[in-house]
Amino acid sequence: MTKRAQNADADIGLNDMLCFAVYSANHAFNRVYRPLLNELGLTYPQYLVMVLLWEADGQRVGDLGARLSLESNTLTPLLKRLEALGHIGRVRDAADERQVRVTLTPQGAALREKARDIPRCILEASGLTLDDLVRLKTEIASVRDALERHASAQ
Amino acid sequence: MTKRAQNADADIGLNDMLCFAVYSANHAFNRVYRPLLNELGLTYPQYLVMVLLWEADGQRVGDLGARLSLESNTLTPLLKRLEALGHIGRVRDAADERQVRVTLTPQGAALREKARDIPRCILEASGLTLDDLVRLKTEIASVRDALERHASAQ
DNA sequence: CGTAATTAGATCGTACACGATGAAATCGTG
DNA sequence: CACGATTTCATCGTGTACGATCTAATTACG
Repeated sequence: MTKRAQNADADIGLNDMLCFAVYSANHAFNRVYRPLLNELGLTYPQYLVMVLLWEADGQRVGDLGARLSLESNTLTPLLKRLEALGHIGRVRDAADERQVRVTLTPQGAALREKARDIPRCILEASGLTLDDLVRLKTEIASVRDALERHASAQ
Repeated sequence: MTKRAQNADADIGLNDMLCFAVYSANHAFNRVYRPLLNELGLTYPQYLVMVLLWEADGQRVGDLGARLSLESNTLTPLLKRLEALGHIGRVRDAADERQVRVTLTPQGAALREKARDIPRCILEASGLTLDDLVRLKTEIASVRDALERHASAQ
């Protein structure tokens, strides 16, 4: 508020912007996750894919993309890296050769145990109660859905 | 909750994660901003830098980085692109040659007019009232600050 | 004063993210 | 059955992010 004096008109500043709060919170989450995920040898987007596969194994590239709002241009290289690390396999579906099924290797399934206490670490780092975290998550997801509806309607 | 049945144990899924709500909301903001910023020929991070310079011209690279939580490895190439576009100038400070001052060109200052109604478009797309947006922004910024305190304390 | 430590940016390599495009498989309709 | 449209994934180019390292300028202190 000291610096805003230089700014004679009514435009909003960076700290007034919801998008910047989200952008910088996303960066902050990454910085908290990084040391935890380094233990597993995963990046944050790779971890999200593993979480999805731990939920349900054998999903198609497109299924993963639908959940993450990512397309094959991002997912294909990421999945190839997870495959090179030995965590997943990628096989074309015999019934429809266009589709690629992503499956956990035993190593990828086992990694879940090492990741088990990450959510607790994150909850602790956030300084929130579990109830507040759930409430905030729901609010943010609701705004995200509104933005996505607006974006797909042009 | 239908698919969770496949998942016999108590691990959390993607939709339970606050970090994913933030991650995907950030993507959704980008998708809403993209067509608006295409009109200006800016990317979203470039727009954030311009917002900072419209707040206060002549900041150092490090000042911008402190506000955005970015370092010179990210900012230097980004600023060079803004310079190539003719929106800013980058000059070494005569009093301390280590520092680089970033200043708006007349063209960069004028771009502010074309950006003026972006915040209103975003507010509309979010589906929130201004009061709810401010409240949510404050909550998210508070979590971000808690995460950053946790990250810098290792 | 002189040199070690610190600071500010820049550079490099790796990994997302995404628009645009390509290629192969499948589907739909005549 | 045939052929154009659609679906699915892959590829390419550009632009963030970020750890690690480098260089030059300044500061600190003996």
